[in-house]
Amino acid sequence: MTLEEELKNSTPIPPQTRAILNILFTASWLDCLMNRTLRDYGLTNPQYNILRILRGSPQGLSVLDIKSRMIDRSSNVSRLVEKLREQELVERIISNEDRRMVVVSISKKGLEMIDAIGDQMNQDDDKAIGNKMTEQELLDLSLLIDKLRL
Amino acid sequence: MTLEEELKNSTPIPPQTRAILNILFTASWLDCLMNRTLRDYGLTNPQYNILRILRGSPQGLSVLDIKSRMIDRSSNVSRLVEKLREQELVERIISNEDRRMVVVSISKKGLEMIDAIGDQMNQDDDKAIGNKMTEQELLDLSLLIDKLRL
DNA sequence: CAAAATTAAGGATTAAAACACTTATCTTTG
DNA sequence: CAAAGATAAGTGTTTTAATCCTTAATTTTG
Repeated sequence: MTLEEELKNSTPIPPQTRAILNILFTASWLDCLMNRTLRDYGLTNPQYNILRILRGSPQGLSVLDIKSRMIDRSSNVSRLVEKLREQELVERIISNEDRRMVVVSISKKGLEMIDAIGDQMNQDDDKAIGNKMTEQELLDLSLLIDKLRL
Repeated sequence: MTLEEELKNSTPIPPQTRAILNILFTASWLDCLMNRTLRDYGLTNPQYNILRILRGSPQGLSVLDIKSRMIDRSSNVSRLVEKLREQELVERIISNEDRRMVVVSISKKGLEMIDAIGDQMNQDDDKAIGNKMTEQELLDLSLLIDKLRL
């Protein structure tokens, strides 16, 4: 944890800047933790993100829909989807109604993988933060972040 | 804001997973906002991060020191520093005590630039979150995130 | 209905990150 | 003190991301 050191060295930081830095630091830290798990499954974080999104919409989503829901609005969803398709984790079907559109949906294999990853992540999360915070604190945290962003 | 949509579609999410997703989403959103400002100054986010770190230690820091304080522990600090040096925003001095070591320090030009950017960022922050949260809420938020990470 | 505008997806090119490896210097120890 | 090991920085190579552009299909409108 080096945020503290930096904060010590810097000029005084207004509360909102401090909150922002803290979020950025923590996100990077979490990202790193997740990557460690994802590596075992041969997935990158954005690829996992897409699988998670697709699990939430088993009927499938267009590329634009996926993009709009991604954590990082990566502009190469097409390429990421192609990578997932190569591993047979998703399926691509050209829409009948609008032939420009591609409907991407998660495969059985993809579902199994993401469930396995999800279990592991939950365990990791528990190990990393489980006993540090109460459920109520976690909810409070989410509410405060919502307030920041919305 | 699309986190909400995704949350609607997904299976029920435990509070800690929800907090984590929220942090990741929000960090990405902030990153995007910052990039918009940084682009005007010809800096990337990691480059700005380094300048901010160096401002906090005007006596200079070694490359490893910089790396250890960065938000994203980028492995190519050398290259980022070189980019900053090309723009004359930092100076590189080989240490006398240990000639393996390079002491990087922010230049006058770099200081001026980062102060200008900082002002702009503060304004941006105010616009983006200023009236949404009280100072106390921002502090609470920081404390809760600290609790998560430490 | 045809031309213009819009939209969806994918591709090309450039920039940056990840990862392992190299070089130079310093420290340890036999 | 010389060889072996450790450490700081930097380099090379392969992936990955960002930005802009192209193609194909659809919708709008004159």
